[in-house]
Amino acid sequence: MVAAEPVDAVMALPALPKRSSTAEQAAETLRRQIADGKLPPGTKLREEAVSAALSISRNTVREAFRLLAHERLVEHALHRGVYVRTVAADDVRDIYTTRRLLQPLGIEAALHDGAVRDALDVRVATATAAAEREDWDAVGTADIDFHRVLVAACGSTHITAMFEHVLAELRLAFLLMPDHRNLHQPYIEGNRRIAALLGAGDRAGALAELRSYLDDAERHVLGAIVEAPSEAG
Amino acid sequence: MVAAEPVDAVMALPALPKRSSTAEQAAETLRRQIADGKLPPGTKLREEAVSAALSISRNTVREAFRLLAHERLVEHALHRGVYVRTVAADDVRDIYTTRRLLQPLGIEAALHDGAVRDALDVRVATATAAAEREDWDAVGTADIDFHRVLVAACGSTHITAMFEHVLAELRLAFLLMPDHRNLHQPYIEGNRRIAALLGAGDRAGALAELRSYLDDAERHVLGAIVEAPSEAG
DNA sequence: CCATACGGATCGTTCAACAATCTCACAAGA
DNA sequence: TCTTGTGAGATTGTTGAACGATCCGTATGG
Repeated sequence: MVAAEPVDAVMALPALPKRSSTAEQAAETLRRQIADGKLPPGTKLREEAVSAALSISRNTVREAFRLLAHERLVEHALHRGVYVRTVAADDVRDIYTTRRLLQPLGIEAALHDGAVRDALDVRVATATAAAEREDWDAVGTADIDFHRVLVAACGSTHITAMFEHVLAELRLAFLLMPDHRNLHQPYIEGNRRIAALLGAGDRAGALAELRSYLDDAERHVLGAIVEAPSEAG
Repeated sequence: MVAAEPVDAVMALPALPKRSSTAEQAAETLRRQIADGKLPPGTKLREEAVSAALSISRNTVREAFRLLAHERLVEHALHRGVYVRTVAADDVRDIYTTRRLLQPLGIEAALHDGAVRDALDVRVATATAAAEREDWDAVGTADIDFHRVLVAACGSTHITAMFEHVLAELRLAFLLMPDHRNLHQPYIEGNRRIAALLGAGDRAGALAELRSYLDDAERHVLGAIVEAPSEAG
């Protein structure tokens, strides 16, 4: 019945041109604009305006909005439009509650997996180098990446995907902070200590250091957010 | 500028009618049909057909599809349509990997929270009563609910929401099993033991029992799924 | 037997229109 | 002054038709 499959040699097409719908491209564009702070939290996205700006139809804009809404990057209010999400203090607390639960699982995994520990070391080195040349964007990326790797070490695609959303939400919170450029700089040292303790096989130490990192960061973000809500009301 | 706020006494409106778009209602309809097995895994959902069946426009159907696709209840293949998702063995393994990581966190929370333990006891009682009268649907609901409550005890909205998706995916897997009616019956006893151990404050025992439950369930589902894939390759 | 070309079916996207709902300013009333 | 309608204008929600793009199965040719 089933003949031996030819197993085409051509496996990795270098760059399959545009394997994504217009709506997905539009969503990606908006996603980037939001991440870059060009569309600050609270901004209203009018269908007509976006439609014109991206030269796509209003229907396609709506599909893009659905995608972003499910990522919780924007909020969709029926008949009232979509707004770039503004994360509140409660949201931040939720984020750190989640991280305090999730990341210890990553610590556990890292203790059993040298490759993960190596990957963490790389992130620390990258962050250090970036700080050296005062590239704060890169510092932030490396800091976040450190924790992304840690959670991914659990080996659960669901948890990894969910954590990605958590980090996206956290990035939104960072946008609200006045000094979000060098926000991460103080935390490089914390990451380095965690990595070192993991290397030494010190579970309790690593967990304690992680806890300290998260508590500090939460305080930091909360402090900056409550004093600068998008608009007093 | 900002006068003392009156703080209206009217806080809890009993039930604001039904604020949901047509697309969301359509999604809900399809969601239910899928959960009930009326749209078995692998079924192709043609836009035109759904549009006609629900008497809504094709554009609105597409919005509904986007919603379901993000819940991973359906798969959207560009230019090829949407299909009711077929979960594979790997997906099932992913689900149980996730549960083995997540649910111990719930055990920990339950040990510190009597209300959670009570809620778990209620689920066990409900499942037992349902089994008594051979209402296997109710047994399944109570079984799943037991674990939902356990995870919700963590107090993380992100984790709770994510686990909801995991359970939805698991329900899809159940649909593929030949005997999914009384599937849960063997596990009532396991839940009862977990609840009892929690009541006794036996952390290690509860964790071991949970682990045993998950390992058994995974074997069970995997065994039933591999022998009945939607269509042989 | 394999490759290619064709045609129908379905999806992706656009457009224009209308209905439903919200927002806001303004007027009426307590 | 504060609250409560009221209406116009703006924006969203939904529809239906249209057309190009893409996929799939079949027929055709080597």
